[in-house]
Amino acid sequence: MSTAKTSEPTEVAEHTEPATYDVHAAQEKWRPVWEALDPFRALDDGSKPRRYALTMFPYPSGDLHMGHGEVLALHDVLARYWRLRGYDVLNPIGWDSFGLPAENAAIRRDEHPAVYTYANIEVQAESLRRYAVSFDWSRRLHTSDPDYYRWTQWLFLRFREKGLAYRKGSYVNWCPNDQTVLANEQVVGGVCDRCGAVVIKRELTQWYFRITSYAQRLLDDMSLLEGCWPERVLAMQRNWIGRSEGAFADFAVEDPDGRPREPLRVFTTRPDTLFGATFMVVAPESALAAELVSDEQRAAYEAYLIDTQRATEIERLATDRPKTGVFLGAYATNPTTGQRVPIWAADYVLADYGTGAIMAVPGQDQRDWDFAVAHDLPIVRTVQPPDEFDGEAYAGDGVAINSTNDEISLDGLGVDEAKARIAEWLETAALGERTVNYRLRDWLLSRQRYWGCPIPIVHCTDCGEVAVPDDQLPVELPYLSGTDLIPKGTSPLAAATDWVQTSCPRCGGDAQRDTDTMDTFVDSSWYFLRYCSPGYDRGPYDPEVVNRWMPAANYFGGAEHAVLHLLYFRFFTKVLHDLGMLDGLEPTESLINQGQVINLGRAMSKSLGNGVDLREQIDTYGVDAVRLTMVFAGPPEDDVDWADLSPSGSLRFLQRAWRLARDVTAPVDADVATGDVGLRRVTHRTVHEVGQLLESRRFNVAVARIMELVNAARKTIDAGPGGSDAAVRESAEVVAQLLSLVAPYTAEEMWAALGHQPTVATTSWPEVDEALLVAESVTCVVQVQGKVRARLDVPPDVDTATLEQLALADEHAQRAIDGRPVLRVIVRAPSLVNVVV
RNA sequence: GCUCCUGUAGCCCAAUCGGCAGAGGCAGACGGCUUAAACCCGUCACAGUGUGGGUUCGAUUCCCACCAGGAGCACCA
Repeated sequence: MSTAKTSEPTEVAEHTEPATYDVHAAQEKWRPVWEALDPFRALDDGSKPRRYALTMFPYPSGDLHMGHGEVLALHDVLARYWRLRGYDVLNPIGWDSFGLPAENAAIRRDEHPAVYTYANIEVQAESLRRYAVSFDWSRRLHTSDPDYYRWTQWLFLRFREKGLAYRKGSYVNWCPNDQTVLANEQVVGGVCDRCGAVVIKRELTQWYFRITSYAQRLLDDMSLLEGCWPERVLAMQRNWIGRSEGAFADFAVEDPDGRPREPLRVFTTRPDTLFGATFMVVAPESALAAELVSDEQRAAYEAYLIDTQRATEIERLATDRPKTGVFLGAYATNPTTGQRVPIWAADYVLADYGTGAIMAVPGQDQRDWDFAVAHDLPIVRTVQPPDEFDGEAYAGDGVAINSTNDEISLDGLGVDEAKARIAEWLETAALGERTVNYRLRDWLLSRQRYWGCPIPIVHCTDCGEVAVPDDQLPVELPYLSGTDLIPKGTSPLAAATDWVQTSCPRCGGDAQRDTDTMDTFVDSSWYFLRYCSPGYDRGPYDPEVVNRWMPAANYFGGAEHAVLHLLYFRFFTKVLHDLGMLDGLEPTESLINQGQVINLGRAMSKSLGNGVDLREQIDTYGVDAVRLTMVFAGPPEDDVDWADLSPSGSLRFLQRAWRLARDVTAPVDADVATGDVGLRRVTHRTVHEVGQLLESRRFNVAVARIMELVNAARKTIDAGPGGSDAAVRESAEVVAQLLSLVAPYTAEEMWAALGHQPTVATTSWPEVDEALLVAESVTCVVQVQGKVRARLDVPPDVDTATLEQLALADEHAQRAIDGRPVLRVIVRAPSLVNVVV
């Protein structure tokens, strides 16, 4: 055995083996091996601690792109790392396969949306397998499968039973291009998030989820995510939910003909300025406006309403546009001053925030100031601005003025005190109350499109809205294709008359099915739960199994979902918790938003012609080199510019690593203790550090450490013993294992070259010999006045006093001290001494 | 306009508790291998950390102001 250790193999190797391996052949070679071994299936048998690695599932539009390449590479490093660390890893994959692009493609190509959808899914699935993401394919799901959307419908019905899904008429966002309504979250800067068309408002009856009743909990439970989710996402959600504390105040109102009617309730965050409310404004499209308007003003109001509705969201959003409005001919009474104040309608007041009406306090609110100036309304300051203040409305802190009546005086109080005092007064006088308002609106979930989950409701002439009984789910989509799907402003489902006409589940009479489908964000709000027990048929998931895996240990995905999917799936999680179907309160422990892949400084786009194709990159450099490039590019949350990167450099490194394994001649059972200690130290330190780096998700630095190890091993080979040193074998094995997280094909090639059976992916994390982590000696820097003057080689455990003596005795240090008295010596053993003179 | 993040070598990025500014890579120069080139191997150079101040024995790191770039929000009463 000992004779086999010596030189004979190296010479043979040089002449017969190529200096590189064929990356593409390796891809062909290992895929079937892995598929046969099936090493990535989650066991869920309790033999190991469980860990759930979740990544946002793809939408099947065409093949995977560079963005997928990045997030999947990063995500897979974590999943594979946990597996080596001995966890039972759940790493599932599926498709978010309902949605508009498939429907639009179906119209273009005159076919059924499923054709496009499932063809793309197959293309992507093939690419994912080639990309060697360690998914458990046995759990694959598609949200457009009846087996899946049956349970989306089932969940909708449970929400409805709890009063969390309901229908109401309201002014809603309408995309004229996609011919469907949109949720608030899907309107960005006044345009459709998906197609960029300018959104308009229409009054329609639609389905909503009552997410607003979870506003406070969505806010409060962020404390559980603090430090584990990116601060940016939490900030955006906090901002979106938009909690504001204030009070309702009731203003007595008389009809145009002088009769008293129900008071006008407003929400304000500044109840302390109530004395300064000199007029009121209601949203023009609110029912309130139509009720209050006098006969003389009706024509003017109606003209204004039409103008408002014609205005697009973009125009309404422009901050500097003049404040328009119309007097309604009605008056309210300021409860503090008893003054009669006019009521106006103006489009700077929103119908769906607060009560749709405000008290206007021009002295302290710039918008009201602008309006007052434009329409010649009185302005009264109720907070004293500072002397140097030269603005118009004053919104800052200061003492109250002009705020006294027979019952109460706020004068002289600061804003906070005044707020508390007036709120008390409002409450005792039954004129209002303290309250909290949220910017968050209910989630509009119905869509007038075909390729989505049908809403399982039947409308009966006698019974009204009736839920489809659970045992009749799923309500499957009728077969429609091509021109049937052309948007007509109503749901395409309405045209499927045979499907629409049904009998009422309650009374058996004639009834019509609801013809809207659900927003696809509903589908994606619970898919991560379905993964846990994919075949389960007694509910959307098996709660017992789900509670074993949830919450997901990490969630990878793009930041563009910060207030969409990431808010919705938190909402679902909380509702399911309240339904007793889920233990946890939050869906994932940690979240990483990967950056975008850009090229030449800009987002890739067809019009700029700077697109990079993932498949082409893989064809050129191989899967491993592309994955490595993505992981090594920088911190995961940073944008990566493909033009700054070098997939060819990555490939070069992988070949170098592979050559290391090829050059190993020490036998599998060589006694590693006999190996080069210097290299062994590097090897063990690398394992230790890479472990720490991966725990803190610093993937790029971890790769750099692996590169260092390869360099160190190469140096050892070149320096003396060649590949026969047992330490070289040890380092090559460690490289193969660490590299298996990033470059699975290369790692497998190395593992085989080292004489091992596949697969390296299921080995266990190399054990670190603590003794080898301690350096033989360390360099101690000796500073004088903070400047480095000398370096000393000292034992790592040197004590403070000894080190101080050594440092002061050093001739370079003495020269720098130059005879001056030593005032202070700071010693940080073993690495630094600073002498202060 | 408001909020948040980021500024380190020609470029991408390290420096974990305030302690030697450089781990890794790209691009580059030189040398070796080669008939030659590519590949491969080796060696080398390049910044004092956006700017100005402060705290400290010591600041890339902490604090303040400013500049630049990026992201988010923007009539929410």
